[in-house]
Amino acid sequence: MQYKKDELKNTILQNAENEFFEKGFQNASLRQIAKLSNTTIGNLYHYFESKEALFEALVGQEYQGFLFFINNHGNIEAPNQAWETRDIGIWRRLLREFIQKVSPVFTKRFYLLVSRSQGTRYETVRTAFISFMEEHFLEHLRETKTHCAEEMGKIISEQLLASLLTIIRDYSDETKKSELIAETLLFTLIGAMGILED
Amino acid sequence: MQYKKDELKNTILQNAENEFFEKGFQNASLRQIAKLSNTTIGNLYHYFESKEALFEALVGQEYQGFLFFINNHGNIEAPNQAWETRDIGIWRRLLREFIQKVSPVFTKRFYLLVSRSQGTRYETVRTAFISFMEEHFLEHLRETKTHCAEEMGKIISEQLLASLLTIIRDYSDETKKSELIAETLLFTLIGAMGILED
Amino acid sequence: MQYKKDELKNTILQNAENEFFEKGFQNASLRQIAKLSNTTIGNLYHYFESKEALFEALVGQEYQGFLFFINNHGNIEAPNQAWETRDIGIWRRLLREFIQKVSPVFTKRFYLLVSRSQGTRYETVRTAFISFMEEHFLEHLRETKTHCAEEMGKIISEQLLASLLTIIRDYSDETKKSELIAETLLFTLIGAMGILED
Amino acid sequence: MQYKKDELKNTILQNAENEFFEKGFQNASLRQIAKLSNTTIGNLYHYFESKEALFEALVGQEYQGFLFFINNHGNIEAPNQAWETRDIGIWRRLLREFIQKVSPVFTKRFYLLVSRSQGTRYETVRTAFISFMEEHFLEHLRETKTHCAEEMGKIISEQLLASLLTIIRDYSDETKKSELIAETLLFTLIGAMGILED
DNA sequence: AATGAATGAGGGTTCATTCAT
DNA sequence: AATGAATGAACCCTCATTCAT
Repeated sequence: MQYKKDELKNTILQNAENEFFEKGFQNASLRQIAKLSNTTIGNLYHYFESKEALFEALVGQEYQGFLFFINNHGNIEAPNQAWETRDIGIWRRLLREFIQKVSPVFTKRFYLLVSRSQGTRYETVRTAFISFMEEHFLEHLRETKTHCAEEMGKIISEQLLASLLTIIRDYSDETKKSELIAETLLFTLIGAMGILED
Repeated sequence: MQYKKDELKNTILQNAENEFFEKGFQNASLRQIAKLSNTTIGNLYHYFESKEALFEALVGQEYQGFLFFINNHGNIEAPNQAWETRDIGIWRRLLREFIQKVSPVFTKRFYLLVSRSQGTRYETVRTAFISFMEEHFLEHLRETKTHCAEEMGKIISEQLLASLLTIIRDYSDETKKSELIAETLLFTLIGAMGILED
Repeated sequence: MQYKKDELKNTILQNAENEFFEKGFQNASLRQIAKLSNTTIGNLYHYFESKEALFEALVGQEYQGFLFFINNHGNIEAPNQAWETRDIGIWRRLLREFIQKVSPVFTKRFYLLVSRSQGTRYETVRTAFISFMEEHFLEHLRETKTHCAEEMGKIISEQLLASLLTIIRDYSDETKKSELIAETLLFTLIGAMGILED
Repeated sequence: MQYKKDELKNTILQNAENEFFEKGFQNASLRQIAKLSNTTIGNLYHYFESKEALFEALVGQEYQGFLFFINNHGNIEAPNQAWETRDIGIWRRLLREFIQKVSPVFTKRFYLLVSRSQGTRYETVRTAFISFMEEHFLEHLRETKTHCAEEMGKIISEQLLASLLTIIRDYSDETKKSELIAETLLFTLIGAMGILED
């Protein structure tokens, strides 16, 4: 019985993932999720106590991962050493190594957490993530006296997040995903260095 | 009465703009818009014949501008000549000139048109805009044998759009807006050139 | 000014006639009538104090005619003499003469009065008309010992009314209309005589 | 719970039948149906997914019967042989036998299907039924050179339909219903034969 | 005579959630 | 563990009618 129960629970989670992915939290329909899962709405409430709880079941772990990432990025951020060189080949290699470590964070459910959570208690995650990136970029941008550094920090962050979400959305192959994320980061770093004031 | 009418109409439009901006077309509530405008929902229908018509009143002109931009970009796209130089200063100047011409298109309502129009007849605009940019980038990216050119075209487009929307959202000063858009474009061009395969 | 006023009033009446004819009283829309009449709904209320008053303006006279017809049918009902003969040619001639006298009653507005008045104070007219006819038929049917005389009286009345309304609806030419009404009456009389018990 | 469910479902259907009967599809109010059924409108939607679906639940079977009748009338139409005789007694007997076969089609819900379905996908049934009858009458009417045969075909059809609907509306006893339908048909046939040109 | 802004009630419909079974 | 009946609030929208101008 336990087996069957878990099976249905996973089915519900899977269908919920798709529904939230397509319509966002607020526009997703529990009825639709129940129907796709071949169960009733009443029974769905037996597994998850509310719409938000269902969403939470999907992204809770991702949220913990996100928090960990935010709080411990110092430990994983290796490639700073590359900052010295101007050889793109080296950068690319270093970035790939780095990304392969953090890439597992960037799942479809992470996408939900950041991008489809309006109406839930996670709706601030997106802003938090942007702020986090902004801070990091600002250090470098200010250092290098970038044009409009203050403003560009936020913009570049939004930009990077958009890329990240696009990649997550469109590519499920882990290797490809990592490659593209690395490439995008590289792209951003080059851009960021390029707009230095001479 | 004419005076008062216009006043309320504008109030409605303003509140609708905010409501659509915050919740998107589908989740926006006419009741809420009416309440904020200190009128009844029945009266709101006196001014706009449907929810979509209200949205259209906000973004219709922007849509025309968008179409014009898509169809006539050939005539305005001057800075291609700059492609030869590597002097960032020159690029920046050329880009700013170019952006100042197209910048009026990028209003807050343009933001609604592209980003909050799901459920309306404009919901394809975003994709169209992305495709438009993608095509343009692909030419250059393929030429320069960029790593993962095909995929990066789409990603860079999404990224650029995200920047654009962020800038529109956060800055209402026309000069600042133009400056930042130009800077972002510059950023993107440098990035695009920089990730060449050696 | 008086001239213009009457002109618009007639336009409204005409459009109302069409609207009531197509949709019936309850489903007719004053907005639609106003729009078709190239005026505003406020102005429409200047001419007619309510939806029902507008309907009344259309069928009031017809209603008076109907009442007169009901109360004075003794004076006009000539062709009873024909009841003696079995020569259809004679009947047809007599019926046509008779119908030509009463035919002007059966206008399009009479159709509205009988058939599109649900929701107004005239909604009983239809039943009254049926009862009126029923009484008349019953006399003859009982006399001639028709099968199920009691029940057939009502049924034949409904039937005759249906024919009448169909003819009014489909034929605007006065001569044709009279001809068909006469033919239908003839048809009914023959039927009524034919189903005698042997 | 199954028992109670069916009970309410039937209550709803019954109240809906009355409401549709009185006001027609478009003017019927789901709120009213819900109130009469001592439930909420939300719960009504638990049983029927839309207003039209509720109507369909009432008349769907009747519609199938109607289609069958239209398509298979050739097989059941026995009494053509009687066309030779002028003995009304024989006709009456043959007609009753015929009607008893088709009479189950003519239920109260058939009345809804034909007469109260404007606004649903069944709104063409009435016209189809009229056309069907018209074709049948026209054959005979033309043959016998009836006065105004073309026009009378339609009129007689409308007339017959009116009778039919009246009988359905007023009589629920199956035997009485059959008897009256047969009598009406007889009435019509005699009328049709009687108005021959000499 | 004419305008059209405003109201309030009602239309069909969808929803997350609760709860007795 | 599972059902599905029931609720109540909200959704967009239409309407006849009133009234200040």
